[in-house]
Amino acid sequence: MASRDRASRRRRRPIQRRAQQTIDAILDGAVQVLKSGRGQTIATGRGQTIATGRGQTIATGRGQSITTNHIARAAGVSIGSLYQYFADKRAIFAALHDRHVEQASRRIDAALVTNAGAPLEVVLRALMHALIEAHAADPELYLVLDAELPHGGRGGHPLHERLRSALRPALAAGTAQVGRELETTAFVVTHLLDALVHGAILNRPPRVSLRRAQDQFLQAILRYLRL
Amino acid sequence: MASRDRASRRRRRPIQRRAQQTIDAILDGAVQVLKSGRGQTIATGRGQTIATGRGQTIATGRGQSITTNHIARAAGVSIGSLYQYFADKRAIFAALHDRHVEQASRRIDAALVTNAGAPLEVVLRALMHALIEAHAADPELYLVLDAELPHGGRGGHPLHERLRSALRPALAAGTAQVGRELETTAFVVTHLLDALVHGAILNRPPRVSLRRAQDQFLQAILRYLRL
Amino acid sequence: MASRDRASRRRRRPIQRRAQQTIDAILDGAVQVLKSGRGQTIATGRGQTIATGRGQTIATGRGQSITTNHIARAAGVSIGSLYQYFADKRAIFAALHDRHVEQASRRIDAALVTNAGAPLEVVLRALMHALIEAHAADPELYLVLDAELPHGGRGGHPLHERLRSALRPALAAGTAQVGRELETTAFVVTHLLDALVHGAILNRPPRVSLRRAQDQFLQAILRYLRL
Amino acid sequence: MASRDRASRRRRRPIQRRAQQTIDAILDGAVQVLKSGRGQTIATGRGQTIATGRGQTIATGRGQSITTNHIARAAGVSIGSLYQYFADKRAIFAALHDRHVEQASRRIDAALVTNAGAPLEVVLRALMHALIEAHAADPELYLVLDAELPHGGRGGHPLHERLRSALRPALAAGTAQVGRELETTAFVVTHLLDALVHGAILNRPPRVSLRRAQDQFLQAILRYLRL
DNA sequence: CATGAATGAGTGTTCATTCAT
DNA sequence: AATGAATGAACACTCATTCAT
Repeated sequence: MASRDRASRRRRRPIQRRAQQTIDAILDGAVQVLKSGRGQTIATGRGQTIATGRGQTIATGRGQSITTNHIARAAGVSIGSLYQYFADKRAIFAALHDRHVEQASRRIDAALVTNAGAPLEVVLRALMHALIEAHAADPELYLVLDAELPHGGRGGHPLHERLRSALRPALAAGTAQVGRELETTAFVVTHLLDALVHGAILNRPPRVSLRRAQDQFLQAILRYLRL
Repeated sequence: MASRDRASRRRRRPIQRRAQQTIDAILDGAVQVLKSGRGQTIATGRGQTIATGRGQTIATGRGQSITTNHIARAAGVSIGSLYQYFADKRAIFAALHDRHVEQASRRIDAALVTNAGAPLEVVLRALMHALIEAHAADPELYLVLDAELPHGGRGGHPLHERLRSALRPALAAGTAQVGRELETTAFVVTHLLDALVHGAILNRPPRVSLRRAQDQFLQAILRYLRL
Repeated sequence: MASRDRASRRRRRPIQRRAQQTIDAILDGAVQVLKSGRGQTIATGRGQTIATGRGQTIATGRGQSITTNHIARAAGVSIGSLYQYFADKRAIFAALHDRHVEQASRRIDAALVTNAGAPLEVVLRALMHALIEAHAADPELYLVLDAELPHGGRGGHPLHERLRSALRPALAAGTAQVGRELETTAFVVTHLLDALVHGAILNRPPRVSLRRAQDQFLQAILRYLRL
Repeated sequence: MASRDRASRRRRRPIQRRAQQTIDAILDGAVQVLKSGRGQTIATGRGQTIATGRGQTIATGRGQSITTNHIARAAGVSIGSLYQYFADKRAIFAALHDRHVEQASRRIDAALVTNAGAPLEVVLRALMHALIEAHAADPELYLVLDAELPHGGRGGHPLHERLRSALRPALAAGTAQVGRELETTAFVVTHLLDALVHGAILNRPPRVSLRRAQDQFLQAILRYLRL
């Protein structure tokens, strides 16, 4: 599993139900803070409030800065407890990212299982839907998260890896491709799906409906595959 | 010009050649530091040292942290001079980003001019080439840069905007589309091109050659356009 | 002369008329800046603007911070020229203070000369008037200036010294006091006059007219002297 | 209470005895630093070192500069703890000033209570004594403090306000004045008392004893009031 | 003489992390 | 196990001052 090495960063394995609740609370708190204070990482280097020298604070961004203390407070947990479950700040975001990847993976799996044996077009439509559902809830969050955690090099983004292995058998069945050719096609389709997520969900211009964008990207994939 | 308002962030207008040299040195210094200290922004929040809370510091470090002082040092310029030309840290990255957008725009313009009147397929191939050339020099840098500067909302990424307006006339001529339909197509093709940049340049698996990836993405676009 | 040692701080003796003009311009510039940015010395330690990290600056106080560069600009002089005439920042304020003391001294002298031989009450009234005129032009400025330049210990504030020596002969003639007793009286009257300046000019409550305050302080002095 | 709104500047309310100890330590540290590093605020703007512009530093120094870090060190507290209790540098001095005003107010109150019903002369002598005691401990400190915190405008210095309201009933009883006349008298006497503090305590010439200065200022007030 | 770009030590403040309670 | 006060290295940014032009 992709998250195996991430999980080892947690200090204790969640044996107790209570512990898991605390962990979830912290992750949810992190989401809250992340959503309230975006895109300021470079701005001040460490948060985005500025003391005026007169006792007030000026918010430069749209919310509180992403500090471990803020996360703990948002989670309703003491900072000490936070560090009991996460080795450092990075581990929180890694866990958050893992959670997202796992959720998306579950949707992908479900789409594959439900449509086992169906024509490739149907499978692709289902995968597309799974991806959109996985990101629709909080599109910007995953963008921020991706920016924070660099998954450089080997295999790229974990979800891409997951998508490629989901596509391989479906494409093999639908296009009769094998080997390197199959690999290339899986790679291209994966990135076309990624373009969908970034394009249709995150940067869709106001004049284009989500439904239409979705249709167009599916068309692009199907035509690319000559289906 | 898109960068006009960015330029106003600079503190003094580069009247002298020397000043422009200093500015360039700072931007190059920023690139250096950016490349040597990636992806740790969230990690510790402020560089790569970890306070133990007891007075010692642990270096985690694969590189120097992205500090204005580090940038200045890398640029061979005093921190004071840096702030003479850039209002704050963010302005440096904004300028860097502008520089990239301008370079890419110039390549796009050149591609359009050179291939004015040519068939759509040729134009698209040229645009693709322009984009690849614009990013090939330092692919990761632009990824980091994009992560740092949030171009939320209106129009999205400046390069996307540039691409869309480059595509509109070419697509209109090649596909006889107009209005909303044309807009949608320009949007989709822009994101397919973006998928190319992210896919072919940044995340290409070792088994797929750049040339082949490029061909496949061009195929995807052409087939999407039914050419 | 009291200002002899201050003057030595200036780098060049104003031989030329032009030089004196520059010096005056700088001092006037300092007054401008001083008046536009009061009382923030402790606030931020060095000025009162705060960069927001977003390219703008927030003024925390009522104006620009008191920097040598701002003074030079306000004076219409280059920073280099400023340092040609003043050894350091402190020297500017010292000179400004001297200028004030000299102006006030001239008024005191004039009052004494004009009223030579007049009854003590008349002389006191004239001195009072001199002091008020000397401070009325820009009361707050002198307050700031006094706060900046510490005239600790020996003789206290130069103007107090000047007042005491102005008062000694007048009091000797009017009260027949001598020696230590005379000294004490001069000291007390000086401080009553000072109370006038601080009280009547700087902190006068809205319900008390300047004229009335002035009368009352004169009454206090006269009655103290049993006149 | 006058200090109520100041207190809100503190970041956390001192629930525990330990916290109050920390706060007191910081205030005492501030006093130490303030006393060791006087009158350089304008001098160099930020401490007592002088940059040569070529990388060396010249120590001018009679003491340490008034830095939050220096204050923390003098207090035996980490800089982080300092900022846990004070929102910013200014808040420290505001608290220090409040502490002084409160102490002086308590002495004034005590003097009034103890001498309730006593003749005006006695009350005035007691007030005078209270003021002297309040400032005698560390006269210069309060001078510096006043210079740092500008209490411009409305009501002027808090202690003056306190004195005026203490004087009003006493003067009303002793002089049968009312309304505007009473107000003026309270104002003048307040400033005569202030002259005492500045004159007798802070700038007393060596040839005049404190006792004698005190007597003289009391005489001045009594004679002004025709008592 | 004048200019103003360059310098860099120093400043206020933040925030990840620890550990005594 | 939970708490949260304490820690201090590090950061963005300022500004007095110099000196090459």
